[in-house]
Amino acid sequence: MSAGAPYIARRPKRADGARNYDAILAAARKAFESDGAEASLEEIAAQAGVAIGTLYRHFPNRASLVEAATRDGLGDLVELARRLSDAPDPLEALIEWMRHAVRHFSTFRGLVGILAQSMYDEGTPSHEMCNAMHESGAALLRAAQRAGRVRADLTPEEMFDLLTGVAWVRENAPADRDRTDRLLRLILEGLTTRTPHPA
Amino acid sequence: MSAGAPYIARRPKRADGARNYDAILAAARKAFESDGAEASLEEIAAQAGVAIGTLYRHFPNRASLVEAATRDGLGDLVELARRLSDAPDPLEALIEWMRHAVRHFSTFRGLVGILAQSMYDEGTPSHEMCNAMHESGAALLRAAQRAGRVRADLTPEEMFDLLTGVAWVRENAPADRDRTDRLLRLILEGLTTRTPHPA
DNA sequence: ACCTGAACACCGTTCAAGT
DNA sequence: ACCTGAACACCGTTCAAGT
Repeated sequence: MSAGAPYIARRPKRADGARNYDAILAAARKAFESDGAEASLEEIAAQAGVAIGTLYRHFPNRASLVEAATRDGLGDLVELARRLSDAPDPLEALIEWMRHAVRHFSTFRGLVGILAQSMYDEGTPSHEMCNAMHESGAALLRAAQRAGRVRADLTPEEMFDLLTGVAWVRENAPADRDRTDRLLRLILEGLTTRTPHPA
Repeated sequence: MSAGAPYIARRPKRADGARNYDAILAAARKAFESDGAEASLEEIAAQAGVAIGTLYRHFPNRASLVEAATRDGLGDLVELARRLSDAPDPLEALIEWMRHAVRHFSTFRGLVGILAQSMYDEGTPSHEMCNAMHESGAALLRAAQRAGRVRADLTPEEMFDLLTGVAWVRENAPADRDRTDRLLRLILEGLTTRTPHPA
């Protein structure tokens, strides 16, 4: 289905190349934040002070640029899950992670759609990182379920459907993003068990 | 903020105009369904057998075309709410309506984003219809709450946030849309009260 | 290896000319 | 009143020429 391995951008070794690479990434993050994932590539190049061809040399397609711009955030989620894995309260740990996940997924308009696709499509640059993130979240879910704090029949896929849904609402409600917390809480109250009981 | 009243397309009286209007709408619905709300307008015009100028004459902007293509579906939701308003079980009525709402919101990719904006922004062609739809759904929610079947602190806005979130997931999961039903059920179990009690 | 920017392609949008 | 399609603008993408 997908034509070969997806292109993953790599920071060049040569000084001028590395400098441009960084400048493009910084400009891209800014542009994505204000204009969404469909931000003008020409504007990004101009903002970074390079010609459009240089942008394409480092990032041959939009997906590779988005991937590079959000790679660290995804990695942070994996790292956060690792730190939370030995927390005393597995439900609190899961909720804490979910909050961070929703926040990262809605870093800018259009990101959550890209991530949702990446989670299941191998032909996408961020597929590997998404898999790792998915697995790290699933582990926290399983721990909370083992402790009898979350309904046992909730699958990781369903959890991510809920998380991406909330993230999308957040993406599209920049006015008062606080209500997203309330939304997550509403959903969680339905997912958690009333009285703790082992599986 | 918004520049005057938003343009609402109206079906022309003259025979050739009316015929083209209908042809464009039919082509647009098809194109939206397969390519999403960003479908090529030139392709739609070609498919309808008219020149691009004719499309623009009837629908001066994309928003007016989307509005016209989805107007009936929104109206159906209002009508459905009216019919369900005297159902014996107000919770079942609400759930039935929610299912239809999610399905309409995810008629094609990109629609739910447009609707979410229209719900709160007056400068949008479908604002009026969205308001009516919003109010009709809110009435069903209030009835279920009066009967003590839904938690009393859930606002209509929160309900629509949840509905649009689920609709977005459905939009982006064309592979197995059935899981959306499960998603809605998961959320509902959290929103409904365990034992009925009057407000 | 990397950079530049002109050239090409595509598509949205407008408008003068026509019926 | 309505239709046509050429013309313009904008932007994504490629590539030959340069360092």
